[in-house]
Amino acid sequence: MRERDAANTRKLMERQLSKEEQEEITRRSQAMDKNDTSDLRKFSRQAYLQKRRDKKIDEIRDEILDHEYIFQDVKLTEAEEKEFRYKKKIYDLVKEHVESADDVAEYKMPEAYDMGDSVNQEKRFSVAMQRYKDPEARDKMNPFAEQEAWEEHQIGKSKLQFGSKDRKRSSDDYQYVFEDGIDFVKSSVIEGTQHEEDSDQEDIDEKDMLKRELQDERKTLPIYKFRDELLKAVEEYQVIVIVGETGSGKTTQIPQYLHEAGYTAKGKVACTQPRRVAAMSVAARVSQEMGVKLGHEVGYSIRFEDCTSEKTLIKYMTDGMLLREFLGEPDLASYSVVMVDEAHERTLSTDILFGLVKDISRFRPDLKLLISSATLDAEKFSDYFDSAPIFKIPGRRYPVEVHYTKAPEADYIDAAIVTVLQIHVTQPPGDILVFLTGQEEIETIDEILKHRTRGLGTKIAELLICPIYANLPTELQAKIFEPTPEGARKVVLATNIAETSLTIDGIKYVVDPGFCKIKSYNPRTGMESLLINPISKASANQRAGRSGRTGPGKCFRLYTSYNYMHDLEDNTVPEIQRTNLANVVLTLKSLGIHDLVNFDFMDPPPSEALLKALEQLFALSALNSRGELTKTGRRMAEFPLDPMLSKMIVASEKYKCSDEVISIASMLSVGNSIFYRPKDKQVHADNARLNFHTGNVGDHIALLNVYNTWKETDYSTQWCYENYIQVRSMKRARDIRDQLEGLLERVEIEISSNASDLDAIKKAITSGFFHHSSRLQKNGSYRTVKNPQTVLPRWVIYHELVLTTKEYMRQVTELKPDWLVEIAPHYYQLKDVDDTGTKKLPKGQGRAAL
DNA sequence: GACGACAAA
Repeated sequence: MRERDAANTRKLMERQLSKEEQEEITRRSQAMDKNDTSDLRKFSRQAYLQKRRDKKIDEIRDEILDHEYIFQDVKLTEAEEKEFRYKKKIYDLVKEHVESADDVAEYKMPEAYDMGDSVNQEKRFSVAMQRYKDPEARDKMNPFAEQEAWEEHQIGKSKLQFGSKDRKRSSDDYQYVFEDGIDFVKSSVIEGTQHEEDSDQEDIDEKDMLKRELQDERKTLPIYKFRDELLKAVEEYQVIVIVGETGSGKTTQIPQYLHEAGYTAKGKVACTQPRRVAAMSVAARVSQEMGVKLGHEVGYSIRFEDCTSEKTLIKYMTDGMLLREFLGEPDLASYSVVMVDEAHERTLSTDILFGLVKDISRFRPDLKLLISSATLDAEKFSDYFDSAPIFKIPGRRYPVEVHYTKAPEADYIDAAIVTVLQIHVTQPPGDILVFLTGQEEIETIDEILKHRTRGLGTKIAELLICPIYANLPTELQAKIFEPTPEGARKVVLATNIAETSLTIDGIKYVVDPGFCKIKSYNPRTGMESLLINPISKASANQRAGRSGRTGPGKCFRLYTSYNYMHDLEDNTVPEIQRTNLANVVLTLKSLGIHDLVNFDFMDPPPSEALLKALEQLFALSALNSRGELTKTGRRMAEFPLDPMLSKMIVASEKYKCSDEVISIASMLSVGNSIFYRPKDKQVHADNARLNFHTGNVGDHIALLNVYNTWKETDYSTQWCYENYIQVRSMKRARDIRDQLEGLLERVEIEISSNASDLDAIKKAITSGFFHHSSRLQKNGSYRTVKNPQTVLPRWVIYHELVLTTKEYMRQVTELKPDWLVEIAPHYYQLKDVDDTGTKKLPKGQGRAAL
């Protein structure tokens, strides 16, 4: 019965889709007639968004069916029942909406979600937003119900609780615990700023009340007092640097002030964020404050989701998205104000944006620029923007006591453990946040802490240990947001993810060993490295601040104050100086910026890196010998991928296997988080993984196999679980793949499948990655963890080269050496690949053989 | 024996 329903729904949706597609095809041909590529781009985006919506609906339906199937004989708790009913209701609403939409012949975008009364933007996004805002709802929205069995187990492991719940804390008996306590000296207090009382608010349903309250709340923000002064400054100067500490309200308020002052009459106000979640949640908040629907006057734009319309006046977006918009609108004509928020983070995209907006501000005197940063080095921003005035806004933060160790600690892992236990038995209630460098370290400390607290039994209060890092399955991540039970204490073991990307309430103590992993790039060898480095002062202060969010906090630094003063750099080296610039160069070239060496970077990257990037792009024939963009280069720039991946896709046209190649490109660009290996089931996980390698096909084809098999199972979550594959990563790969598929049309590459000819696929890969070839050496060999081949191939091509604990090639596939000469004759000659001789590899390539 | 921190298009 239900299955038939589902089948009907699907048919319904398919019919609708094909209708839309027809619509779209006629529109596209009209656009073609006009030879208007921007229209073409718009239509392909619209079609893509439409398709994505249908896919999402399918996903919800599948979840419901899965749920019914799996739990048919299981008695559910009330909460689980409720969650299920909730999910079903959403589906019914959406279905009803889609069916009614089906009657409408017209193509409506981008307000497609907002027809009829049954479903509206607000509702739709309130659900999406809940995920990010409300920890309870986050659990309700659990889209991975099937995995719970496994995760239950993992959660049990990660949250084993020791100690006694009702043991009262006292500081008398901490001698029991340590023979090796650490001496800290309180050396400074980071001052808090006046904090006004937040009155607890009753839940009032009436819209007007809510709106009035929100308006009142706006007035309590520190920035409110500076409103008129700020607006005056904006009127007077073209560029302003704003220093606003956390909690000042700058991100939500400034765009609204500008709107109220009439700037939106002349064009949109853009506000860029380094992270997707931030762009979404801030936009949601502002639309609420203004009492408008999200996506109308206030909207956001991030990859895979464009929640804006013609009405949109205030647009929050990721910085990478604004960079992409530059490609279509090089003078940002539709904007009157651009606010670059969180500029102190100095992401790759913000650094490029700096150069671009500075440039256009010269010939667009009407364009206002606001550069907002949370740190003290505003002078630097000001200097860069021709001595722009600096506007300071106080924040709202509680004081944080900073403690340093008296003497340097030899082993920071051990020191961190001792400090956590010391805090646990001597300090008043409040959760602890420990900053560590990576997954492995977190797991180690997790185990040691459990071991040591277990021995203490009921002598101490309960200690909940919660690990968090980006690759941790989503459901386990959610656990850190659960409120700590009465009488217990939570200790969060986190990577740098907790420094900026997520905030955990209730943290009162921060333990900072002073290290993190930093990626850097050596342009000479083309090798990336990911090594543990000391953090910067800015980073240390950011970490300390994490303890003062909800009340006065304490930060324990596991180094001396002398170390802090003399050994730490002021700021972390900006990303642009430690990364492969091929993508940056391609973007700038396609914006028509030719003189890259003299491009006005705030912190110029090493010229060696620029040259290497130019060289690479030339080798990929994206640039000609005069350094101008070629047709291939222009096509490559359309793809949001690194140039070698883009080239691989462009080359797939020739080998008639674009279908397979975009799957591989998507899988490669989600990174290394596809397979997981639970510690207790490593052998099973490895075996499951070997299945995709049958026939010694190489890592690239194995990734393709993974994707295709998942697709054949109708994108089943259950299947992922059985094969030790992370659903989250697969869904991301699917999103990327859909996007790439849309872009293929834009650059006029036909989608063609050639699954039986693996050599054709490998040749396409080689066209992008011939740079990354490597030959087995007589002395020992290259090696790779990822590739489980038993017979070592003499020639391989790899995706990337990384130095961690050793040098690694990642994602390796065997290759016939004569392909190199065939595909990249400008780069390889016959003598280079002559297997019988002892000729060396071309310059630079020798390093690849490890 | 020993695997990758974070983010984005």
